[in-house]
Amino acid sequence: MTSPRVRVRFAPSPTGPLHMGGVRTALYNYLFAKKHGGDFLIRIEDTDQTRYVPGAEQYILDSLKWCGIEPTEGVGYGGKHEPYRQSERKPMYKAYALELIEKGWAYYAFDTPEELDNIRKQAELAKMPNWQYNSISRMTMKNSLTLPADDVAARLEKGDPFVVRFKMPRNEEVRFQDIIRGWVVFSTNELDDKVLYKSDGMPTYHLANIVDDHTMEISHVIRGEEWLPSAPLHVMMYRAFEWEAPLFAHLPLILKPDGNGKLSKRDGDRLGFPVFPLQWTDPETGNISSGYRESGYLPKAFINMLLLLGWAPSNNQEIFTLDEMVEAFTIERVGKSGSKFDPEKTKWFNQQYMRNTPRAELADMIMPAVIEKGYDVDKAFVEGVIELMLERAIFPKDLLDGEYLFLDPTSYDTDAVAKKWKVGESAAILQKWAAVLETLEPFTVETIDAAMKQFLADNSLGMGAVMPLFRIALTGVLTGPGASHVAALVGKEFVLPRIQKCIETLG
RNA sequence: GGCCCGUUCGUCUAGGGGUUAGGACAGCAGAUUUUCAUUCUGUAAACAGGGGUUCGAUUCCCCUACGGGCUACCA
Repeated sequence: MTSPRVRVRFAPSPTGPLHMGGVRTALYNYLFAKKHGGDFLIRIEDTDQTRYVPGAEQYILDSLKWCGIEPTEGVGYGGKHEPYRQSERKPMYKAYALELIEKGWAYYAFDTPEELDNIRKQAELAKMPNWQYNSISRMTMKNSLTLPADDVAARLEKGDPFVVRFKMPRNEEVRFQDIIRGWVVFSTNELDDKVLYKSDGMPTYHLANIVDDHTMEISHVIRGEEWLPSAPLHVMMYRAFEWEAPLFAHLPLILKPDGNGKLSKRDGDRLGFPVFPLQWTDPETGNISSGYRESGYLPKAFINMLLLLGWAPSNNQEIFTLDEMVEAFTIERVGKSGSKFDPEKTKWFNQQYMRNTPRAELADMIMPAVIEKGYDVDKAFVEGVIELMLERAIFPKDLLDGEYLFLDPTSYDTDAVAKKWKVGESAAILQKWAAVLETLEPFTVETIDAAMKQFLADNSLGMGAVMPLFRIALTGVLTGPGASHVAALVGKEFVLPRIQKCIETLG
């Protein structure tokens, strides 16, 4: 038996922005496809017209692009199975629903949503909280199994609304081997007669999904754990169609950092971190949800963090290039239990990637902000700023924290002054130090440090007696990069005036 | 409620019938540093509980507890 070409798909619903759990699912699919030299397709499952959200599809495509995990086929990419949007595939599904009816695996049902609602409510009152349209109850409902054939024909002829339901057999065991979980077993008696084809002429997820996966030659279905309960239905449907089923892998969920439950849109705003890759503006309410991109996360850091949320290599490697991910990834090593998301570790990843990003690239990232702030500097200078600020930056914006690298300080931190500045005495020391700097050539970190050393020796002073003063004069604060580094970057022509101004101001 | 899935440091996890149960983030403590940050070193921290199987179980089996998912003409 030859193994078929690996073809996997990411099949989101355009009901809103894609959240990070979805991105992880896409990532795992992508890695699996790449690893096996296969195809990674994107299919849009927009069969529920009532939940359609404008812009969501584009958002999903943009997100994958930003993350660098682009499909090779599908919506926006084309391919031999076009169209890849289920709403555009609408005409083809009915025939499949009918095929199942002919084969005795499905039937027409004429019960209205209101009737079903009523039955469920009554069942609840009768302390049967879980009424199902199933192999037993279907015999008391209005469908082609209970109604006379001519009645059914008449209803169809008249154009009465109907749905097609799967005829789940009784007393059978459905089992399938999940790549992550091993054998999973269900009894068909627990399964209900799911609607496959809706009265609006659209298939439900279940029908469209199976038909599309089959016709698109999908070899592996890698999806979230929330689909595990419907997997047996899908397995039964493949059996009904007499199609070979793909292999399944159900991924564990991403859980909220605090408490329990799966990570939801609300958690982000509540806990102060993004749950979406890109910022999203709700077209209905205008509400804005923050995105990793806008928050200053690098896509590679984001992806790397996601990779390790539910998967781990056998060694202790944590930082992966995309190629390394492809090389190392195996579905078998995906964990079985849900993972709580840790925003702190995500920051750590970002910090690591910031440091590994070329200075010039970082400069390009922050240049717009530099210009916006009105700093009159060139890119070489900005790279110098980055050199000094990188080790204390988690996000690109942190690189611009030291305003004193661009502008003369306009005030002096009162705590710093109170602690280090002695009126009269300090000014005298600084004045002498300024005189040394004035003749210093060249004006570099090395020469400044050497001059400082000499200055301290000549005047029998300790480092702590001069450096803090120099720092206050240069920056106005006591924190930040080394004073000599700041001085060398800013340049002598600005350093000297800063010292004079400080002396005048503080006395 | 029913069905299904799960359970190793606070968190992400490695491991696997006999280990000092390893790493990372976060924490704490030191060292280096003019400061902040970095870096380095050290430290604390886990096999949910109970039964089996076994010479031996954290690892295999069962039960319980706990957590999660699903339970729509939504995906």
